[in-house]
Formats: sequence, C-alpha cells, structure tokens
Amino acid sequence: MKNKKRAITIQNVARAAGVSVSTVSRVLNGKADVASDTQDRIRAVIEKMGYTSNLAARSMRSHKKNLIGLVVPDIGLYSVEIMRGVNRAIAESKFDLLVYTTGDAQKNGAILHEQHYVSLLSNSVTDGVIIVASATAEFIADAPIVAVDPHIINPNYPSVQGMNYHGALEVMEYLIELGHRRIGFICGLAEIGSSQRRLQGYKDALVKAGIELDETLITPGDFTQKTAYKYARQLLALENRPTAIFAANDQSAFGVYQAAEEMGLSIPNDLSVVGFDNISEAKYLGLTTVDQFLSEMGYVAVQMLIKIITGEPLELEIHKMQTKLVKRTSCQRLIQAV
Amino acid sequence: MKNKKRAITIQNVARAAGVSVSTVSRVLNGKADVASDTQDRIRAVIEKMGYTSNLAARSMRSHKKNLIGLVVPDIGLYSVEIMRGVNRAIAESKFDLLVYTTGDAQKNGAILHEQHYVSLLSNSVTDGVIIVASATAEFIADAPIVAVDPHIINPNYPSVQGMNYHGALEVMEYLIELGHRRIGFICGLAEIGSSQRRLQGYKDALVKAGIELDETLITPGDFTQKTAYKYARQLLALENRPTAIFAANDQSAFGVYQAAEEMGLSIPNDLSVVGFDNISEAKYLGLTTVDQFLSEMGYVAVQMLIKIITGEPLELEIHKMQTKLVKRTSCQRLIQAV
DNA sequence: TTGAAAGCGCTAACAG
DNA sequence: CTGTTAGCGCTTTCAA
Repeated sequence: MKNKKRAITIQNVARAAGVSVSTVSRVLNGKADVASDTQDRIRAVIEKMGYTSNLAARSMRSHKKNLIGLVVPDIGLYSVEIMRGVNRAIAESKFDLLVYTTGDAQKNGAILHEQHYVSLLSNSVTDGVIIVASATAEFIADAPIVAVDPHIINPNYPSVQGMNYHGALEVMEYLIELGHRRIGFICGLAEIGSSQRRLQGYKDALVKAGIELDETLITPGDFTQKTAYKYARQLLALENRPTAIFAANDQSAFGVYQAAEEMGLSIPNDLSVVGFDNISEAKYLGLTTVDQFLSEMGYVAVQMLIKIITGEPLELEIHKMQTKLVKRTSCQRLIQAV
Repeated sequence: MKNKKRAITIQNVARAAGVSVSTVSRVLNGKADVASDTQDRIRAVIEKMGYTSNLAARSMRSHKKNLIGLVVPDIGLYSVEIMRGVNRAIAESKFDLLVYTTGDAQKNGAILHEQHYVSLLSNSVTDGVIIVASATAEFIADAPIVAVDPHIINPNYPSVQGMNYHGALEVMEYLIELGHRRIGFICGLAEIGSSQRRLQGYKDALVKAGIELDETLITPGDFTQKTAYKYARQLLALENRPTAIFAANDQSAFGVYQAAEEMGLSIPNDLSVVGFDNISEAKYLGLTTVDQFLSEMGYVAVQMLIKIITGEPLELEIHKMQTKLVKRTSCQRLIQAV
C-alpha cells in the first residue's frame, strides 16, 4: 500500500496559507467577508494540497450538508430504475447523493436495518433521506424523509406512490378488450400495500366489465417465480381454466410462462400472460414506459425532499403519480415475445 | 413534516440509564468490561429510545468505522452488476456499504468529482473505498483504495482488472472457428485502457490465426450506439465487406445491428455480430456469464479491500481475474437472437 | 477583515 | 467495573 498520505486537514491549509482555521473555513463556505487576496491565496493552497474537507467533521458542526441519502433494499432492477431518476434530479441540484443498502431485502432483520440506516444517514451526514420500498412506517430521524413506493403508507411522511391500482385496471381492460372473460390473478405478498391495490384493480375491473368474480381464479403469491409457477399450474389444471393470467409482478409472470410451457400451452394462442412491473422485458423490447415511470418516482421524490429541506411549500403531501404503467403495446409485445 | 423528533444522542441514553457516556460507548462498541446488568439496562434504554449513533461523530473519533465506500461513475447496467458482487461480499462481512455517485460518467469535471468523492469518503466516513472504472490514477486518501476495472492502471493501487484482452481473444477465436476471415472491429474510446486491450486481443488473434491485418476493417468508436452505427455502415459499404463485426461493447453492437438491418443484411446469415459486455442480452437470454464476471470483480475487490483494512497479507497486488468473459454459447445465442 | 475559543457527539486514555 | 477528561476537524460566535 502506498496510501500513507495522511489526510490533509483545514489546519494544514491554514498553516500553509499563513492564516487561521476560521479564515479558511470562511472561504470554504463562501462567506463574503474575506479579503480577496487572502481568498485567492487560500484557494491556491487548497488546490495545491488537494484538500477535501472532512465530511464527518463538517456534518457534525453545520446542519447544512448538501447531501441527500437514499436507502434501498437491494441493488436490483427495480431499485436501479428509481436510482436513475434520483440521479437525474440530483444532477440538476446542488446536492450530492449517498446510497445505503443492506444488499438483500429478504435478509433477516431487514426492517431493523432499514430503520437503522435511515437514522444513521439522517441524523448525521445527510440533509434528508429517501427510503425506497420501505417495510417500516416509522422512523426516528433528525432530517426529513420521503418514502418512495412504501409497502405501508404512513400519512405522516411525504411519499411518492406507484400506480398500482390504476395500472392493474388498465391491464384488465386490455385483456377484457381482447375478449377474455376468465382471467386468473396471481397475487403478490399479501401484507404489502401495493399487492393489495393491484388485486383491487383486478377485482374492480371485472365488476366494471360486468364479469362475475370467481375466487378460484385468484391465487396467493409472494412475488417469486417459484410460487407463481406452483399456482399457475394449479390454475391451468382447472376444469374451466382461465384464458389469461395476470401476475402481480414480472417474476411471477415468469413462473406462469414456465408452467404454461410445461403444460404444452402456447402463448399467446392458448393463454395470454401479463405481468406487472415488466422491467426486464420492457428493456429487451426497447420499451421505456416502466423504466421511465420508476425513474420518475425517484426524480419526484428528490424534488419533494429538496423542497422540504429548503423550506419551499409542497403542493401535496402525498404525490400521486399519473404516469401510465402499462402501455397497450407493451402488453401485446410482451405476450408475443414469450 | 412531522419530523420534529430531535435526534437522540449518547448523552440522552446515558442520562436515561443513569450512567456516564463512556459506559454507554463501551457497550455500543462491545467492550467486555461492563457489568452485565448495567449492560442490559443500557441496551434496553437504547432499544426503547430508538437510538442510533451519530455516524459523523463516531467516524471522527475512531478510525474504525465498519463502513466501505464505493464510488461509481453512474448507475448503469455495468456498475450495477459490480455493485451486486460488492453487496454479496459486504453481506458476508461485518462492513456496511455506502455508495457515492456523480450520476453521469460523462459529466463535466467528472474526474474532479471522482477524486473529490474518494477523498470525501476515505478521509472521513469509510475505512476504505472501491473506485469503479476510474479515469483518474491518483488519489489523496487517508484510507486504502482498490480500483475495479480502472481506465488507467496505476501499479501503486491494488486493482481488480477485467479480462479485456483474453475476452477479445476468445471472441475472435470463436469467429475464426466459424470460418470468418474478414472480421471488422469497432473500437471503444481510444484513451481508455480496456479499449486498447480489446483491440490488442483482436489483432493478436488474427496474427495467431495467420490472417493478415487489414486496417480498413478497424474503425474508431466511443462505446455509443450512434457512433458504432455510423462506422458499421461504413464497414458494410466496403467493396470487400467483412462477414463478421466485433464491437468493443454492447452499445456499439446495437449500432451494428441497426446498420445491418437498414442495409438489408440478415443476421447471422449475412453477417455475424458480437459485442463485448453483452450485459443486456445475456440477461434476456438467461445467461449469467457476464453478470457473474462483473459481479465477481466487485466481490473480489471488497475482499481485497477488507484484507488491506484488517492488515491481512495480499497474495497479489494486482489481482487478475481468470473468469472467461465470453462463453461460446453466449456468442452463439446472441447472434441468433438478433 | 481576521483570530481565539467554544463545542457538535463520540471514543479512548487515564484514574479511581 | 465506571466516571472524568481530552480531543477528532470543523463551523460559528465573539472580540479585536
């Protein structure tokens, strides 16, 4: 290791420039009341020494850090799309970005970690934090928090929410328009709000179309391919099997494809399949709807948070996205692609 | 905002538990010499108050932070795969992870940002940092640094390097085996080391196969689809056009596909196309080679960094990955898929 | 316009 | 086993 360069502190800079630390601090923070030649001298020294202020020390003293924290459950397709939007907004702002991850949403004690990380960031280093797909609804935080697509919606925190209900409605309208009357539904994790809203969209669309709800066509699920596979087989083995299956997410849709294939059904001739959140397919097919939507959530969240931090008024505490999740073309091409 | 909960400090905990701050600090840091009932009492208070230690303050005082920093140029397919590996290694260790991004690799002053972020993290909050695809070779850092796939290789820093040369050799051997003699090459950004190594692999494979190098078959490029498209059209308009084109990255390969399609060439009958870093295709096709490779780089980098931090000996200062980038099947399926 | 000094929340000696 | 004390590097009064 050749890393024996001891970090340069404001002290070193001050000494080298022949001034006091407070003066250096002043130019660092752009205070006006420093003689311009002193200022130039100090800046030159900073440049030459390659000085970077100590984040920890700075954060501790001043409450203005110009840093936004982002806590994501993992680095997956979903989180990444949101991060993209976050980045875009960050790039447009004067804030920098710090991402904290547990690496695994399913990890034991994930909820504790979630809370821990939010506290960690918000109480010290950042001006505010965005939490993605939070399972928790309560946080102990010094700085403001914005939740993106939270599992449980807590009206006390500003949040950016997905279009789960309306997206599901749209998918159903599309399938019904194609002539389907018996449409299966594979649920997501029951305890998660977005799953519930998707299911509700499924049900309401049927009611709206005057199709009677058949509970045998609705199966449990947990957002995994494996479970969806199991229940898809079950659905497809029914005497009066569905002609279309709507899965609560893309992983589940894969499970359905797998089951259909194994049972010798051709898609989309024998069975139409639609998954919510078709992130990977959308990417392959060159569609950008879903990506843009997710990234838009991240983008909006940052904007909200910045408004809160800077004390600007917020029009809505809960910002409901209006972007459409599923484009007709997306469904169609997805079905044909598999 | 309902966030008026002022952050809880170690002082509050100490007072509530009726002990001194140092005692609380001791249980926080798992020092053995605290009476077990005192310990229980303090832990209970911490739990009840939802106390989380202030990262900034902690980092400043102790040089042990249990936190590893990761600086990535952006949140893209490439970085994400590396992050996955980083996460895996992090999950297995007692370190946490903090990611810093500028959000845009091409952004003006990116190199400055890069250095700035590395300093920021390494001088304060983290025990060490991993820098991905760094354009800079020099850093002022207090903590150790490991470079992943650096553009410029500085032997002073430990690094994990890609298989650019060998991967290119393999691709070429595959194409030559298919019977191709005239193989075009679309370069990556010339100033980047990995581009150069890929080009070298291309050339050396030709020499090895006894095929004369034809400079007209080598075009510039910059890793973008647009530029590759332009040069691919040029290559395909040649009187004696290549029967295969090898593009320096996946984006460039897309440009080639586009050009070929427009010129009425069918793939792979009229033209074979192979791109390096076929991340998106690999994902669609259910292949994991490339992902695993990239993620492996991240994984190894973390392990190296941890060894450096904890003072364990490192076998190699420069760790050369041995994983194969391109599996035969991957090439084949890629070509057939498009 | 500048410097001296206090203290942010925490850890690490050093005493008891 | 526990409390007291002295800073880590920085910003921010308060004086000069």
